[in-house]
Amino acid sequence: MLEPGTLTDRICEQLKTAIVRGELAQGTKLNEPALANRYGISRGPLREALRRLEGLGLVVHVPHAGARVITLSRAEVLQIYDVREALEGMAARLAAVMMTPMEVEELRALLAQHACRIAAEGGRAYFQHEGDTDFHNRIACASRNPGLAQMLRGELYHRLRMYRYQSSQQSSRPERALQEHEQIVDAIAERDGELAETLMRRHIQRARRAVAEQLQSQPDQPPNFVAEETR
Amino acid sequence: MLEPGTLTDRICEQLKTAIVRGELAQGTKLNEPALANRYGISRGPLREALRRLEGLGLVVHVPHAGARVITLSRAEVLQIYDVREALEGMAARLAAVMMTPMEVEELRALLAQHACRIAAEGGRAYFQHEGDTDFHNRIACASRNPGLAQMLRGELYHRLRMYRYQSSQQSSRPERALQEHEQIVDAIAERDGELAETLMRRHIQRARRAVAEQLQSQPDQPPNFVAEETR
DNA sequence: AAGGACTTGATTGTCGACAATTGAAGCGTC
DNA sequence: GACGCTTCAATTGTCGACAATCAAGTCCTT
Repeated sequence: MLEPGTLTDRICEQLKTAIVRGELAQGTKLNEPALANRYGISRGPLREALRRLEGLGLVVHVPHAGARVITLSRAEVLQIYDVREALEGMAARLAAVMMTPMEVEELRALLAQHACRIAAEGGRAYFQHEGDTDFHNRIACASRNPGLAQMLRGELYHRLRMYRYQSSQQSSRPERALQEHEQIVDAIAERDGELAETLMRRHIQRARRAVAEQLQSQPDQPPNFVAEETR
Repeated sequence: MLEPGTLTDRICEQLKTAIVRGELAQGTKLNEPALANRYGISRGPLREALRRLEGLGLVVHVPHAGARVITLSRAEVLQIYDVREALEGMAARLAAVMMTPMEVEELRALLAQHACRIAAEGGRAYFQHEGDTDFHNRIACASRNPGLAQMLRGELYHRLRMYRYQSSQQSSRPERALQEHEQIVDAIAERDGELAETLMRRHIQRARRAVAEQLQSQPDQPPNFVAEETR
């Protein structure tokens, strides 16, 4: 395994995927010597990686008590959607003004690709989610607001991905979502920022509602549940 | 100087205020040995503090090249307002639903206090800014969405404070702002989330416009200007 | 036997030194 | 005189060890 970049970067990435995938379960105490040993590095880079993950909101850190993987309660998952609604709505509005014609075309091509996949394989969850994040990511970038894009791709994205992965939430309604995506692109193509924002917000509101319904039927861990065990 | 908390915390705080105040000018290269020496600590805690500041968006870090204080271009300052508009609008909408009657009363009391100060001293910039952030902060907390509140109080707040401090931007229009604040509280008191969001967004749009006008008349540093010197 | 203070173990926080990479100064060559 | 290469200093990245803090278990006291 060759090393691209510094140790802190690699460990951060590995821990990130481990947390998202649930290999490091929610609430897990992150023991520094144990983790450093496990990944074959020293505690220095590990601590810096943990600090970075703390900034991403994937880990909480209490002085003299160590770091723990966050625990996403039902309420917190829904709260993420509220923030997304606000930020992605604004992103769509800005994108309607800033996006180049070529980017609009590329976005249309992307959606056409999604349509093929959905038709072919009935919208398998994996492709659907990847495609969905791809779509939203492009709009975030097209807003030409790096801070906004970074918030969506950083804090929000990883936490949401963590929930999706672990609840194996399959995006019901892929056709519906695709249709909403197309409407959003249409609004952007017509440079109607107001409409693009409205459509995007409704799009995320519907997704939030779908998640809320699924959460309704699932048991929830206690509000501030903390798990033990490191490996 | 007794120590509340860990070294990393203290250094992080000191660096934060130094950056906001411009004592560490924008684009300054942050030399680790020099800084550690200056604050009388080792490089370990310093590096962790830098990583935390990186998460707050006050510092950029390039591998093998060190960390630098960010440089806020005009465009970036305005972009912060766009993000604020989206997030604080959502915060106001949520606050309208979640805020307790007592909190509404406290908010009203706060605004009454502001009114007195403005009448008495003509709205001195310092008090005005402190009061303004206090108002917005309370609404962020009242949204009962910790992630949302943290974004506003973290990344956005510090960067904006940095600009305000260094441009010695005096909030023109304190009376107008106060009036807008009162309208927002009224909407919240009537539990009209829709209206509260609209008013908050307009409020921030106006602030953004005022900043844009002031920026128009000021010279701007080159887009990716980088300054040397550490102390 | 129950409660509390003490001790002990483990974990985090901090430090100084070594290794690796970068950027620039100095030299030689064309 | 200008360009490219080599060498060197400085800075960042990494490591292992020591000190401080916290939590749990034990022992003593009442």
